[in-house]
Amino acid sequence: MGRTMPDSAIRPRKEFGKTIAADITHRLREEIVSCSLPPGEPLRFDVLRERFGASFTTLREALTALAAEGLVDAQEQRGFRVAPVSRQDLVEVTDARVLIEVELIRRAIERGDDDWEIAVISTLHRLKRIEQRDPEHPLRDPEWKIAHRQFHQALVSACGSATLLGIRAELFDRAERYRHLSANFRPRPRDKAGEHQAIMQAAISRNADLAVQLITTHIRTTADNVAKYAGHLLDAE
Amino acid sequence: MGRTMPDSAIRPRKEFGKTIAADITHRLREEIVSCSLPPGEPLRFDVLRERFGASFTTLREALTALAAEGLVDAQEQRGFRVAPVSRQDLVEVTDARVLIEVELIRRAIERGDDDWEIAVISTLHRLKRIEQRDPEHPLRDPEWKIAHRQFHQALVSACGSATLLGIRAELFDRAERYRHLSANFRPRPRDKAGEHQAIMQAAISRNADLAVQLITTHIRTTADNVAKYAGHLLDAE
DNA sequence: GAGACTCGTATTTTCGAAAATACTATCCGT
DNA sequence: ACGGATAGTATTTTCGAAAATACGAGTCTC
Repeated sequence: MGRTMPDSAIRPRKEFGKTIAADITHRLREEIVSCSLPPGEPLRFDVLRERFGASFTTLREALTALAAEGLVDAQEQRGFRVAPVSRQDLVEVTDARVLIEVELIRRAIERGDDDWEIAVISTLHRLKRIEQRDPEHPLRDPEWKIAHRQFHQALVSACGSATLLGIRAELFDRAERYRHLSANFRPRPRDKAGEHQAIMQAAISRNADLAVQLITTHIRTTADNVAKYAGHLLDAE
Repeated sequence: MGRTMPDSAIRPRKEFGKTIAADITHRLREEIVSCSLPPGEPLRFDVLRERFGASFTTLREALTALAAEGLVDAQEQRGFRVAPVSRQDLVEVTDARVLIEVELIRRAIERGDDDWEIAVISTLHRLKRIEQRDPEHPLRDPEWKIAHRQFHQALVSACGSATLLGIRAELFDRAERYRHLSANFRPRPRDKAGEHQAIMQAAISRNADLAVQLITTHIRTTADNVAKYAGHLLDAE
């Protein structure tokens, strides 16, 4: 059931949040992060209105929220557009991520309890399961994306700072957008499964220095690959 | 002139931004940071509508932006309120600030050029001038607030990362709100002038380790004083 | 009397029309 | 032909009414 719904009448308008604005924010974020709405794309209200079925002001609220997250660029009196990409921005996001993530993994390793260990292990397990299904193009699989995000989220979730977790989440989204940007041009994914496994083991065995080193390499290598395979998209403008 | 304007007709509606929404965002931010709107205060649209002279949707846009900055708490379907304060939040903001600010001061010292040095020296100079006027209650003087903000901004401005500067700015606002919270209960200000002077000298002489240590102490001491003198306001809820 | 329900009120949330602003093509003078 | 003003169009921004939702007082049942 649910498969044959007449939709427009029954299908709930709000899937991800209680308010339509929150829902639109969520859906827009996904489309921007996945580059379904490409960087620099103008976000005209007529078009959005049709695509998302919401009114001017509701869309405006969603765009304002995403502008604060750095995914949308608000040009006063001249509308919104998807935040452009650049080498400089990629470097900034990468550096900031390393700074924050290193701090968080240290704290999580220091403070994590049994539940944390279980979350790390189980999210990694699910990630590996999904990877076995389609080892070639993990980024195209929405389930892999979610599982990947949840594994990294679980790793740092025990850090004890909602503030830093919020900052981390924003940077993660911005970085994921760059990964999607280069996904189509990358010849074959490297051995991410092995890297994740190693990070998990370092974390669970409370080897903070090793975990920090692995995470740093993980982030920087990914960014290097983006620069390598999507470089032509970063200089465009 | 400007003193005798009939205002409602001539006075520009948009002071700080080109759009009314951006203007309201700015004004609301100031009122929240200065605790003119106290922590936890419900933000009802009727009241805001009267106070700021804007419509529902414009206010909503401003509140959404401030929610993303952590100054406003959005409770879906139940409106907005000024973000509450707590010991936990104070600790989180302080720790995050130290982490970011330390990184930025290192980078700025490494990369800062002549213009940077001039900006640091001149913003400190102005700050000291203003302090001489009213050495007792600097936080009550809006000009001191601005000058203080600009000095700290100048210190890190040469870091080279707009992303990290944006994060820093948000944390600075959240910290400043706590300072205002305790300002009324603090017996007398400590020797901030001397601290700022020392930080400036360490920065200009490119002594990164010393600057980092001074900044860290500066931030943590301030936070400790907030906890000491406004503690009764942090446990309330 | 305590808990659950209903209805009326207060408040938030959403909408599309109307105003304000930016963009584009055309016209005019040099 | 070229630069600059101008009118017309496209787009964003703002508004207040209308719909949706939450809150609270009073009522009913057990």
